[in-house]
Amino acid sequence: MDSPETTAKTNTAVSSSFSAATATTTASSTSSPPVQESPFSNFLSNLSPIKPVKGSHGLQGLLGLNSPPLVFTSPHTNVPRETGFLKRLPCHQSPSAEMSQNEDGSKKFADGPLALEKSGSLLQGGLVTDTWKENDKRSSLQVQPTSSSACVDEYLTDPVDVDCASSGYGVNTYTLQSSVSGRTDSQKTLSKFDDKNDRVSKVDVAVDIFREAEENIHGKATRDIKTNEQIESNSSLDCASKKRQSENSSAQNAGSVPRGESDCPLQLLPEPFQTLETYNDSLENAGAIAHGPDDNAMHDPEASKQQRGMSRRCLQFAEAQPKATVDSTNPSINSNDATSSRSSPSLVESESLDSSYVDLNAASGKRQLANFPQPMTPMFPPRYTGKSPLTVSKPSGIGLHLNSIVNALPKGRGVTVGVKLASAEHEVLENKASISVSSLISESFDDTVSLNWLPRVDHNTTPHTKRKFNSEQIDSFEEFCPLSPKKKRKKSSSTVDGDGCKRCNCKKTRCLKLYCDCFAAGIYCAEPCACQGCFNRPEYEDTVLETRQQIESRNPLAFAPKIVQRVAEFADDGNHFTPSSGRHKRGCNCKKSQCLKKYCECYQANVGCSSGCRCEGCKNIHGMKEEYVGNEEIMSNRAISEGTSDAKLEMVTNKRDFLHAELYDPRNLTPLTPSFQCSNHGKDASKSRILSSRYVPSPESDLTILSSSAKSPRSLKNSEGNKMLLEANKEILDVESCCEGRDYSDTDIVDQFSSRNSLVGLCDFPPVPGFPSMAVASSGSSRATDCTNVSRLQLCPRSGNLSSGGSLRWRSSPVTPMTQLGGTKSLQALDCDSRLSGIMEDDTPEILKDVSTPIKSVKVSSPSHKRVSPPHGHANELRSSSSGALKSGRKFILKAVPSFPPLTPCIDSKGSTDQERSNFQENKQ
DNA sequence: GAGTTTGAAACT
DNA sequence: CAGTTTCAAACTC
Repeated sequence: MDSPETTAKTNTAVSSSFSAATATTTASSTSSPPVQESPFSNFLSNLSPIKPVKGSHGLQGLLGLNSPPLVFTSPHTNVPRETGFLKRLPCHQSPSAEMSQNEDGSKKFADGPLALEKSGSLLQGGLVTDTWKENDKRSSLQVQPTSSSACVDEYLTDPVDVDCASSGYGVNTYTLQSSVSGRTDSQKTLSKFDDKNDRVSKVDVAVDIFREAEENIHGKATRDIKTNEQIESNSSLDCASKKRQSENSSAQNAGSVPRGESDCPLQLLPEPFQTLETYNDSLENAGAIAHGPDDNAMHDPEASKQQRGMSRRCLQFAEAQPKATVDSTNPSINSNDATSSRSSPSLVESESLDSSYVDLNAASGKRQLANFPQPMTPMFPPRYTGKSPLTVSKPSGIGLHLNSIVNALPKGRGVTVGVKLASAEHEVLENKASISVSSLISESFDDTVSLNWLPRVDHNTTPHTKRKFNSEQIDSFEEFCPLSPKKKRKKSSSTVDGDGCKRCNCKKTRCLKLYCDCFAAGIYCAEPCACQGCFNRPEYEDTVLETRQQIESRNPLAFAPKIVQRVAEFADDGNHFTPSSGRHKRGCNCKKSQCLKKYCECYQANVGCSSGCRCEGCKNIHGMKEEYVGNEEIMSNRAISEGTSDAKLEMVTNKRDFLHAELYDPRNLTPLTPSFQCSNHGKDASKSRILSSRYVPSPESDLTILSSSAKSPRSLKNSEGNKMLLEANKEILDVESCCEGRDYSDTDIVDQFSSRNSLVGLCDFPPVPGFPSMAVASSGSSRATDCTNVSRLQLCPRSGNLSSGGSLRWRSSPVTPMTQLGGTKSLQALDCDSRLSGIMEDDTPEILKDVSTPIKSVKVSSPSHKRVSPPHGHANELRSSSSGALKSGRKFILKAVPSFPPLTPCIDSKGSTDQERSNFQENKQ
């Protein structure tokens, strides 16, 4: 559609502007523009997420970063893919902003609007939405300044009313509508909240907004150059701008920027950049806040603390973004660290709203930044650069690597946690949160990676560190590595730190294998880690990237989220089968634990076992394999009986779910938003490739990246879930009807996103994850209660909170579309279709675009069946499919997509020395 | 905190 | 692809 073109333009413009901005802000390398392209292309070509994007990454990273910020809002991941993501980035930002808002609503709002504006231009509604949400939040905040969460809830609720469950996800829930409305006018957004019913009108508004945004963006690109100065002015504008924003997305962007001075560059940058900026801003925002006008009030110590909690991943994200924005930033950023632009005042920042970002910054700054000049940068592979917009969402984290999840899990941490249902539920929530976080993280990583992962160190590190290193070397490493001292395994190594960051306890793998949760999640090890001889640090980016590449070469999906969310299917008759919303991509292989312990990845992720599991004696409380199988069979039967071509195909063949098919998980009731499908690399990727328009029959393909979804739904089930689900269902139904009427079926949107995501994922774009994750998060968690909790959680200090919150936000932002789609009407509202579709198309890598391409077969499901939906009509297909999908299909969402190693540098000083590296490399060799 | 168990990851 | 080994988390005491 238009978006594509616009996006492309914006990208270029952004890149240029961005570079200019970066240059202005910091002397940082100018690479950004070039970087974008090359990285992106490279990324596409290479798929390997890890690959160093460097220059381009910067751009992508920026995008990604942007998204990451969003992520922060939710955590990692995701996201961001190139232009598309860039556009989205704003959204992410917004999410982050939201996060911050939670902490400090006022401040965040500022960001949000800006982001919205930016995002609005290109990016997709998703991001935009987020940003808008922020704006909305402001309004909400205005209404209820005290509780940011409340605001969030409102958003969440608005879109879906229900979705919030995921709370964190709620962010995701931001529906385009909201976002759009937000943009157009905060008032509108408010009205949205007020009148959920008015979605249609909202949608229209949203559409208009998007258009405006696009226009603005274009205009902005030219304008952006002025950035810094403008930014400041913009910042002032932001507050006022909300209304203006719609008019001048650029201006708005600037506004967002203002908060974070860093934004300035963003302003310069086209939307994509903006989004990136937003993240950066978030980080910067703290600083910006300091600088910044609105946010000043924000600094709440608590918030800052909370932010810190988010830190690791958040930081990473933040870092990533900043870098991205800054771009070449690394240098500048490094020198300046977070603030390359303004963020500098990390501390303050953290305190401030955007605490999430801030926290990240601050935290990162404290943790990572302090240690690392660039600590901020997450590890994003160049890939992301390409399509950060979508991918933006964070890297992977997207997915749920269990690791990421685990990380996120830090129980409680998850902001979401708040929800607390039963303990089990609680866990689930946590998981969700974690997932969301992870997703966010992944997104952020993606972004960050692209940005950060510039090969600072030229370490030779052979990518392969083969398994066996000389013990001696290792020892040396350990010695070198401060970490080595190790904190002993903190119980659950994975357990999140107080911050919520998960920490690993690797002793022999140098944190360069998937054994390492941090590495697997695409984040750098941080202080809390008790690892020895850790190479998973920013200092060793090269090594990390290489290693990642190697691993990915072996298994493209190695860093893809492990958990995919399955959307429940709604039969026309209204029956819901969904067993569990989420499924483990590979499935577990438990023999003794009966899938009742965390040894089981499915259980750990709070998802039920599926046909893909080879577990024995499965008793997974989240869903036993047998049940799942039975359900699928039933579903397939139904589909057949129903005769819907789509349903039949899908059901029959693999029982695969079309993305659209289900928004909700019947079981959970949780409205599973049709998350974007994320294709995972490699195997999964193939499946995932389904892309937006298509749905891959294969279960895996179905995976949408739902960060939180899986768990949340279930959790919801238990207590509030039912009610929520019911409501959600109703809403969904309504939505569907609405969508149908409009053409914007949720599914369509979803598909689009999914396509992007999938593409991203396929491509290994870190960004991809972001999408999914976001979407998922929003959708899954949609429950209001959760949302509230989440919001609060987000507020909570510490990575955990941040992550969760961030993740949620991220999810929401990225996911937004998803959630909206799934749960909320907002999705419907998204007119975006055209735009989104256009954007999607544009943004989405060719692969993604190849909707028709069946993508990869999923393990479980027969790969063969892919729905051959007409390539284009994604929207149409989606719609149709969506309707159909709703009926029959199941969808899986990749919760976390960390496909990329978003490595967020955990900034612990731990780094191993160069010698260690060399040793390590040697060992590998 | 040490030791055991578990299952994923890595390797053959 | 299957089998084995390695690894780190999860768990138990």
